[in-house]
Amino acid sequence: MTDIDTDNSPIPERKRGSGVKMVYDLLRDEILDLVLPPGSPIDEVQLAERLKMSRTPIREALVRLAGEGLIDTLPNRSTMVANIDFLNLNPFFDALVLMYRVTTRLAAQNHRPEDLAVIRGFHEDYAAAVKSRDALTMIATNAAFHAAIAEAGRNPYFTSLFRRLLDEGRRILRLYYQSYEEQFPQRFVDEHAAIIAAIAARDIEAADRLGKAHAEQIVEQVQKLFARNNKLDIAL
Amino acid sequence: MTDIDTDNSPIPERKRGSGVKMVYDLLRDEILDLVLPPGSPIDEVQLAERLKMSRTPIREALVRLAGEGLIDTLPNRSTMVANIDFLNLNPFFDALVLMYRVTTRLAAQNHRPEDLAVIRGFHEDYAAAVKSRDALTMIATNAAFHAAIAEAGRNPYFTSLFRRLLDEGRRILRLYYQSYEEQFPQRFVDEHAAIIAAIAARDIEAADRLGKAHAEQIVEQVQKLFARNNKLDIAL
DNA sequence: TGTATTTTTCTTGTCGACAAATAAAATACA
DNA sequence: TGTATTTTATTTGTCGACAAGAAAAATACA
Repeated sequence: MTDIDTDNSPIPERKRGSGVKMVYDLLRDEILDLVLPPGSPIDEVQLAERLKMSRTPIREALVRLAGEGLIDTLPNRSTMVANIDFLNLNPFFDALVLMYRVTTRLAAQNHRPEDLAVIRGFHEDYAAAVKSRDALTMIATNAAFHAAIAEAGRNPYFTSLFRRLLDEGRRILRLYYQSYEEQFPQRFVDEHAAIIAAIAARDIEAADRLGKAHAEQIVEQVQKLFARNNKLDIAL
Repeated sequence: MTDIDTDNSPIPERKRGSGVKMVYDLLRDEILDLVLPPGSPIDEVQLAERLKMSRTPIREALVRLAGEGLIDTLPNRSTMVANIDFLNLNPFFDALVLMYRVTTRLAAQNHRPEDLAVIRGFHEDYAAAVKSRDALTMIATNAAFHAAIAEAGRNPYFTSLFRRLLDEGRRILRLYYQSYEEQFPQRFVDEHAAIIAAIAARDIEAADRLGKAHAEQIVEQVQKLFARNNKLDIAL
């Protein structure tokens, strides 16, 4: 309602065809970083004004986000950021652990030399984020690291499911990492290094084992954070 | 080009909001039944005329289909039915076998009584289709049967990936089942019955084993059909 | 005849407008 | 004051139109 941003539009013109992708990327980032928390209403008209474009490309971006489960659309009514079913994260954890295993295993089996460079790049980004205690970057680069491993596994079906799970993981982690956590990150840096080594050595069984262990570590940590937070919630 | 269907439109009016779903369902069916074979161009304007609606809801349906990998969209150019990578079906088979196992196992673990009724319903539909040697219905009900099992497993992440794989499977099977196959179907009816029994008994290990065996049977059959067909292709 | 350049045709991406569906507000009634 | 009904306002789903890009056709030139 307050008429801010009267004249600070650094995007006077846009290339044809870039509209949907721009909206999609923007909303996706804002959703995954919890700038738009679960349940937030999404107003097409407001977005159209903010981005200075018509509702058509915005709607198409919303359809895409809905297809990926990031937003929910009630027919003829509002559309809002998808909620997270905190009461039962088991299906999420089950799928996550399995995909960690499968993708790491396939990466050991099918990766090409150039894949390793990409993976190592994200590994270093993650390590840097841990060092500088930047939670948001940590979460994002961790997801990128594992997505890169999945790509190296060369199974698009697994990759796309895993990407979706990693996205959801970003939201969940973000929720519990407003402030940084002490021992969580460094251990993961080491585990990542071990996973890379197993993949590079094409040791499929080791990759599988490490992937599984890593996944279970993460799940355990999240559940721990969760239990603690639930107590806080009850305390309120 | 031939101007058929000049006046046989039994859909003079449509409910508001049903547009996209109608187009989505129609195109999805036509794609999965190979009425629109891989590579077919999809013309928005033509569709708009055929369905007597504007291009907007059609485009939104296309965005959704693209998200599920059923169509490919080249920016500023044509959009067409997604191709099938026949040269390397291994990623597909890998994902399919794993999802067969996982969903069957989870169904044994998590199903509720009402789920069994649904599953048995599709089982009977499939058996009936086999008896009447109706290939198209056979393929569709087989997919519905396994999708129902996945639903009973209650893991939406696995379910949605499996649905996508079953869809792709429908296209592949359809390609090689123009005419019916002799021994293929009946064996599968029996295997389906065994799977149902394992699920009903909540025998998780048996469900896993049967699901895996069933999946590998299917993969083997498809590969056999494939090898034979490749010879025919070469012979041409 | 074959290649390069311009013109035309076609398709897509985006826009502004309008009407249906719903929610919110206002009013009537008990 | 509390509930039911009408009125208003908001938001969504759909439409027809138009211009940007790309493909196809036509033309120029060697």
